[in-house]
Amino acid sequence: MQKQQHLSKNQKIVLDHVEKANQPLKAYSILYNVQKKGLKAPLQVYRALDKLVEIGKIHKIESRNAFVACKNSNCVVSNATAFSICEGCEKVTEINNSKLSKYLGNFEDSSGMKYSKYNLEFFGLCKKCKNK
Amino acid sequence: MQKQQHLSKNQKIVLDHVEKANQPLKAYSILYNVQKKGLKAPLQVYRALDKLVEIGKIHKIESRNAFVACKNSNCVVSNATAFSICEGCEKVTEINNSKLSKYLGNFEDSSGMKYSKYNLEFFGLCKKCKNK
DNA sequence: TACATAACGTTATATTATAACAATATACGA
DNA sequence: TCGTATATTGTTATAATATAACGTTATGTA
Ligand SMILES: [Zn+2]
Ligand SMILES: [Zn+2]
Ligand SMILES: [Zn+2]
Ligand SMILES: [Zn+2]
Repeated sequence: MQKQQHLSKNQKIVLDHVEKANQPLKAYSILYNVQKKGLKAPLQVYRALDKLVEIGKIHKIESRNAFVACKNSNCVVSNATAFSICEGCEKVTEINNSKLSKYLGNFEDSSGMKYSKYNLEFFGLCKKCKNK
Repeated sequence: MQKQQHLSKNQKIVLDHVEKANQPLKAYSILYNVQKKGLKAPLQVYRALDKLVEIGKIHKIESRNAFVACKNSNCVVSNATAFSICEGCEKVTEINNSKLSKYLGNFEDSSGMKYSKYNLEFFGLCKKCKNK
């Protein structure tokens, strides 16, 4: 079987909601907000999220336990993610920088281990928060 | 007041245990193992971990919710961490690569945001696991 | 149709982390 | 050495995040 072409009902509902948010959402906040659409239990949300993360439509912000829709239309590389996180207002932006992804994609350390995936999270203060 | 010079009792107990482990430990596994030393509640462990992370003696592996002792004797840069994680055996190694840290430490993206901290996690298969 | 795989629904439970409050200990300048 | 601010401790309860286990239903493909 090929890689999945279309999303299931629950997957669509969750992706829709996360895409509209424009910011990372917590799993239980998603759950609360899609209950009117019929998803009643945490597992229904987590299963949809798992699949959406797997196919790269959604990324998990590990340091925040939160989920955000991929903004890189060309993000075939769901296995190579980088984010900028403001510690003031918690604004999160996906970084789309080809130099960075090339550098990290080719990175090898002394162990000789070749990596198939990475996740990078930068922290700081956004412009707005810096000027407070 | 200066940056703290010496650790408190609970902090020492937790750091000791984590340093002996040579691998990331979960908070509740730490708790279980230091109960004989008098730490009875999760908060006692979490508080010690918080402080140890803050001063760079311990790092948190975000994708695993686990804690590992810093191996870079010179890790003044607890705000600049990079790890290699084997998805087969879960072996985690702290990466100490000056080129990488220089590259990431100076990284700026289009937003003009200057970062004060980053965490990078690489995933793959270690030599052992690749040959299975 | 038949079979394999993916998705679903549901209940219960495991795991990770923090709130809130009161008491002690420690550092350090006056 | 006293006063005071800060850090640390102890404790109970609870919040937040995530998965196990089970049986059913839908979907793709030969
Ligand atoms: Zn993306
Ligand atoms: Zn901000
Ligand atoms: Zn370190
Ligand atoms: Zn391995």
